[in-house]
Amino acid sequence: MGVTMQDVAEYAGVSLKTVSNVVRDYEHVSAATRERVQRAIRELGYRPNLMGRRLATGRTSLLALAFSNVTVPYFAELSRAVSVAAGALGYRVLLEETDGTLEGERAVIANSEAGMVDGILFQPSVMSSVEISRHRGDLPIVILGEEAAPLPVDRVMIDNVSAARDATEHLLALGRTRIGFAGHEAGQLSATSIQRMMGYQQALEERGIRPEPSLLFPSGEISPTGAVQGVGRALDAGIRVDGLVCRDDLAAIGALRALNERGIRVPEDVAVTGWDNIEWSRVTFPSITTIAPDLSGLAQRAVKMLVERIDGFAGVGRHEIVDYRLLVRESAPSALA
Amino acid sequence: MGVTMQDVAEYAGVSLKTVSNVVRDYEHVSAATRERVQRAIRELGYRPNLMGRRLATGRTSLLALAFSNVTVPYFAELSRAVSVAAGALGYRVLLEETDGTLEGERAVIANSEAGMVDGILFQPSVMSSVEISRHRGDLPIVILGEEAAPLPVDRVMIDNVSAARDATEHLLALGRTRIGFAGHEAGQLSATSIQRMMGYQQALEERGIRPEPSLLFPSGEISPTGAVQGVGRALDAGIRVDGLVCRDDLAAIGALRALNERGIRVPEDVAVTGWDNIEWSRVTFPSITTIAPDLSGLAQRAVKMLVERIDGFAGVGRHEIVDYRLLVRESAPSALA
DNA sequence: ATGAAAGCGCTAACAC
DNA sequence: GTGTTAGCGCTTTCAT
Repeated sequence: MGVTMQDVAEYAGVSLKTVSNVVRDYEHVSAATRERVQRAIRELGYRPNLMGRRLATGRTSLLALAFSNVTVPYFAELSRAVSVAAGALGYRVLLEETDGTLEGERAVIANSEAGMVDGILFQPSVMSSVEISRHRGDLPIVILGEEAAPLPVDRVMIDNVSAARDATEHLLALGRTRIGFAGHEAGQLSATSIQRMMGYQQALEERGIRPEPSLLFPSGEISPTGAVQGVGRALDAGIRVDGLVCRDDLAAIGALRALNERGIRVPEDVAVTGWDNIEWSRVTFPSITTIAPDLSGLAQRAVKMLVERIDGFAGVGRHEIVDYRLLVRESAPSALA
Repeated sequence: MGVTMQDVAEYAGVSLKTVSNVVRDYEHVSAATRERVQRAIRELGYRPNLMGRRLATGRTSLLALAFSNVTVPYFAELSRAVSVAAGALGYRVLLEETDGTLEGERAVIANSEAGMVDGILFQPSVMSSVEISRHRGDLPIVILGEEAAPLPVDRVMIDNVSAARDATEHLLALGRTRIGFAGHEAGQLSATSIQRMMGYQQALEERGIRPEPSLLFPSGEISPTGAVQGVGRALDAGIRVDGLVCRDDLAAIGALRALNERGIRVPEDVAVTGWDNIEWSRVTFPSITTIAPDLSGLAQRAVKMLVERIDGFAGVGRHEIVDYRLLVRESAPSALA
């Protein structure tokens, strides 16, 4: 089929090994030989065959990035950040969608066929730490986010409690006192929701405000639509707030719609904060004040740790915290116009 | 390192070939042997090594899907549809982002390393048909979308002219007469923009309305923000419309914001249509009336054609058209409330 | 139905 | 600095 390294070697009148050396940029090759080989490569249109190399080295230069679903804007943006970070270290990224189901996550972790990727960046949704920590030991793994946190495994996240406190304090500083929390799961809470809710609660209590359970507006489904309904239902029941901390930007967008539908003004009547700083949060009307995690920092740390594992590092699990900022926009400005 | 097929063979007391037969579900294996081999596989924890198989077969079971950027919602949704369609045929999908640049697209087409993927689904942004048709003949390719259309290459798209006409006619049926077009490129128009604009123009002319160039609102950049500015500028210049056909949902979202900012009501004052039916278009306020391409149909056809090429089909380029629907929502309802 | 042997295209000791 | 020689783990004729 294609031109092989052997063909190039014969054409250039050198050995296989020399061609291999040239292709892999090995330094100890005389300039003349290198030039000759390169001409042969050009003239024959030779392209190295990935599979041969991979079989020989046992490396694929591929990293898996596993999360529920690329159509979730945060994950799409994460995926870009990771691709860039991985590219800088010579790796490419293979997306694995789990659909947020246990089976999906198990399939990813089980990794039934060996050698597809060199390692995996995994943002779990439902799988327990215990189960994750029992994954096949031969596949290096780094956990993204705050869900399951097996101690022996590397992990990168932002400080969710602290960020939620910042968002809540921002609303308090605006003079809001009846502040709700929206967008968490109606049933079993995710670790993400729990931590953000804890930060929300802490900020309120520090100001002497007792958090009211009636101001928690869960979403039937974690999506903008879920929040439209969750927040809408509460509003229709006559519950009133003057501030709303949303679990994520998608929930904030849903909340915005629910409020708009009922003629409630944002931020005048209700100030709203989101979380993730997805592109979309900049273009809503009003634009959304949000927690902006340092995505590229997160991606870089995660990829770096994973590559270290791939390269043989076998130390104890490292848990890294990356930065975030509160991005003040129209839905909860610094001071009301 | 890992357990090899040879290990399984020895453990089960059969030959390598027999194990291979069992692993690949070859039919002519006695039930007893098969059972024995499967037990060996289970007890040894054997997992087939992809690389060995790939080197031997020359197949990777990987398809590349190339487009500008996953954070564009349409592409994220396309990517899901393609993953599903490919999975049904035993393939996995590797995303290739081109950033919408010529270099990015060239890198994808050049495919400098052989054997990474078996074929490629490519949605070009800037590359010309001529250049695409000169791509390496040994990599099967299917083009997505309406940009470049080299005759010898398979392609799947929707009928953009007809869909744009439908959207425009919908606004006309609402009694709108000063209908603008928004969100196309300020400089060089993409084929996408051209076709959609042609459909818009045709619909107007069929109703005896002469399209006015002043009602074309280009975006500096193809993004919601670009449309916020493009539409905003026109409105500030005093230009008024009662309907707006947007090149895509992102532009419609930007237009919505530009109109909202100026207190112009949608749909009462201006009815708006989008394009793509991205998830987001359902949750804006008002939600967006949009052209909904049959994404899964598109993905299925595209993957099917690509796999046929991979399996050796060498006929002339096939150009397939898939369905779309006009989804009527709040931004341009059927009849005004 | 099963086994033996020859590669697939490349890398990596180890010589020279 | 360059060549020789083994594999990497699997599939695939071809025998049996």
